[in-house]
Amino acid sequence: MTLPHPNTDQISLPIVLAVLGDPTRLAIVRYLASKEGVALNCSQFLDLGSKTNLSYHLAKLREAGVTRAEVVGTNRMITLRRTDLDARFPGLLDSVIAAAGDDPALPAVGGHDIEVPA
Amino acid sequence: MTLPHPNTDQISLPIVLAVLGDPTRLAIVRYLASKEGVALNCSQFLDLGSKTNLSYHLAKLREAGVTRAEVVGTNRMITLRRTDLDARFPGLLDSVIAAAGDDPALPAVGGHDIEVPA
DNA sequence: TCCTTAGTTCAAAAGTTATTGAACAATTGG
DNA sequence: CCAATTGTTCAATAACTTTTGAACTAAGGA
Repeated sequence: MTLPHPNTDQISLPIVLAVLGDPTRLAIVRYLASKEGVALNCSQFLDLGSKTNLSYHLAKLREAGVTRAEVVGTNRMITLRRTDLDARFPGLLDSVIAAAGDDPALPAVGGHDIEVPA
Repeated sequence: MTLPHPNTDQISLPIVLAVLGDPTRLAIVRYLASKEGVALNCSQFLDLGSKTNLSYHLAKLREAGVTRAEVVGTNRMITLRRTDLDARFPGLLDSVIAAAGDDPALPAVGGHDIEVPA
């Protein structure tokens, strides 16, 4: 059970830009970048929308070649395709993430870190 | 008669990405980047669409803060806001233009350079 | 096996964006 | 002044995107 992903050379610049132009998806990418190397399941993003809506946005990111989704049991483990994106569009992802980094107007994942009791 | 433009600090990342995610507008930006320093009027882009449609796309680019339009007689002279974009989102424009540079699938302006007669 | 968890799919509704042609405005040159 | 040039605005339409809830699938644990 593997999900469809474009090859690196099939990743299209306008599609990637359009996909990153949505605030919800930009927030997902930002969060993935901040947890680089860690595979996250969809539930990590429930701050950003309903389960159904996230399924939609995560599919867009995957189909554009921005993320990879690996099926592990009932989970889809999501990672950024950083190596592929850097190969295809050098510097693009870094500049987008850096640009998003200091913008307080953007939505963000967070607010449900595990609380350490007192 | 000046047209409305956002200030540099009002330029929004998701809006810029969404605006650059349209192939017609990406082609306009590419062409402006290739003629940096030269102000072009709208007619230069008629390869890419009808007059009305270009008016629409050029307004989107201007309102997003990607281009500047200066009224000169009956012309709107269009330039890339490179300095402002570089200040706001360092490296972004360069990586987008570089990424677009080698993609033959993208539309491009061209085909009506002034021919030098033999 | 049955229940829960994780996520998808589907169809509908709502909202947004792109494209078109006709009409309009403003400037310039004759 | 008149005509041509440059580009905008408007209304309509077409096309696409986002969001929603209900129904569904598939795996895992009790």
